[in-house]
Amino acid sequence: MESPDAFPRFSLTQEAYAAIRSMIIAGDLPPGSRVTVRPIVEKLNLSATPVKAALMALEREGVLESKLHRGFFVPALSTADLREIYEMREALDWLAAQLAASAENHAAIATQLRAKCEQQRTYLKSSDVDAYRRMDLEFHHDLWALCGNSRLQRTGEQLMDQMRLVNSLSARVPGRVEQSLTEHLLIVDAIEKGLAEQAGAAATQHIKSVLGTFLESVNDENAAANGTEAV
Amino acid sequence: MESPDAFPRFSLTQEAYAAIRSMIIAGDLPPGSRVTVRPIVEKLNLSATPVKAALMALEREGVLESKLHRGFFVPALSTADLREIYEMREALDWLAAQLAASAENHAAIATQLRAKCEQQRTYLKSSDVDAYRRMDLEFHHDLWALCGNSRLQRTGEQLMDQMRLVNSLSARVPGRVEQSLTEHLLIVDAIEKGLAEQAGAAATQHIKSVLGTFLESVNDENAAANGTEAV
DNA sequence: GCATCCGTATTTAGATTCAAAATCTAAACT
DNA sequence: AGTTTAGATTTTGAATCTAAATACGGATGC
Repeated sequence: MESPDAFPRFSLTQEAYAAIRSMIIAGDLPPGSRVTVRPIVEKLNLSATPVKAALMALEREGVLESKLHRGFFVPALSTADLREIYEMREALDWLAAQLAASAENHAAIATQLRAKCEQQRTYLKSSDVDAYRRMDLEFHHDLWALCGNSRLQRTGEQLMDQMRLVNSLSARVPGRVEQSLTEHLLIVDAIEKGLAEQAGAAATQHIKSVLGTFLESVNDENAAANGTEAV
Repeated sequence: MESPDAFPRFSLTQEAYAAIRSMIIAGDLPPGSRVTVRPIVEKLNLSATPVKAALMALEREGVLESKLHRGFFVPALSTADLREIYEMREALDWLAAQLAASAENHAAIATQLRAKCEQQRTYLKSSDVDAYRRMDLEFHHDLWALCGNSRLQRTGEQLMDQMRLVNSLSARVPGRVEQSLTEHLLIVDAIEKGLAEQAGAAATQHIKSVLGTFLESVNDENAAANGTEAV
């Protein structure tokens, strides 16, 4: 109709993958809900084959679960899953900060990261919490992209996608944002000076701090609720 | 033929996945070689659909590469890839050792790991280098499985599979094996005592040491060859 | 009134078919 | 003889089709 589909520069599977992934991590599909093929086929004007391939890919990425002969479901993450994800992020940021500090262009990396922190500071002053959160994610995104290890980057993005399944992740804890920005700057300083050990320590400290405040907020919300249920 | 295929307890895709994966990591297919579907279909007595699904899964695992309209290939890892893999293993073992030392059952974990080290010592005395290597891999395998983070375990196994693509990984450096065993025992000691920091430090030291000797051996073998070519 | 059983409908898993893209072969031209 | 190009073959990527398994719903018996 309006799009003549000039050239299939990318495979239809990749197209379906991107569309379905954005639908899931945007929160359109609530956790636990069933993801079936036919509605997606009709919505995206594609055939079933690439859609199914994309669903299988997303299952391997951790943003979908498949049960034999029952289909795909959006996983409901437990607090144990959250703990695992944050632990992995701690290891990844620990390594990424060390690699960035040890790189020959560590000064340039620090400059780019510092720019992200500056944007964070701007949004913080205008109290735009959503934009601040985006910049926070982009900070780690950039750190993974610039540290020079593509496998670390891929793993980090997968964990980020899994984390986005938790819609209550907003983490609008009041005094938390300023502390997060301060911790980011500690990492950047160490990278700028080329101090690998110090950069790694600052990164792990940051993630530990984020996890701690998050678990506190969860405990506050459902104080007497079941401990390992979906959040 | 002789097997009537009693019950499809597992999906045909999983069956094809396991078969193809073992073929690849066993080294039957040399790096750079093309992996086509029809021979696999005939060899495994399956249809094309589950075989292709398995190939796509293996691509996401990192043991296959796919080029649009050109098929799947066994990747030829460069020294840069090896560096990335070892860096990731360093971060993973660092975290796994810390988690194991911090677990409430850290003593039991240490016992199981120490048993693997004892088997290593046995094979070392009988100069069975192949068996020693297997135990070395199983040591890290167990550490990842016992540390209590399933995502860490999955990522570690994927990296292990990628590493197996390098057939020259044998790493039959003479005095290296004793050193490796000593370093393993340092990790186990720290876990047994519940010293997280010390366990993480021992783990990173171990991986750094392994990577160092490996790079030395590579440099020795092809001294004047191109530096970032496949190994 | 409730539980169980059976039939139907939906949905996935797998098989087969179709078409487009790429590689390979070989002939023709320079 | 070397290069280029045209055709044939192979192989992937996608679509359609069939079968199996599960979930749902109503009817029937207790």
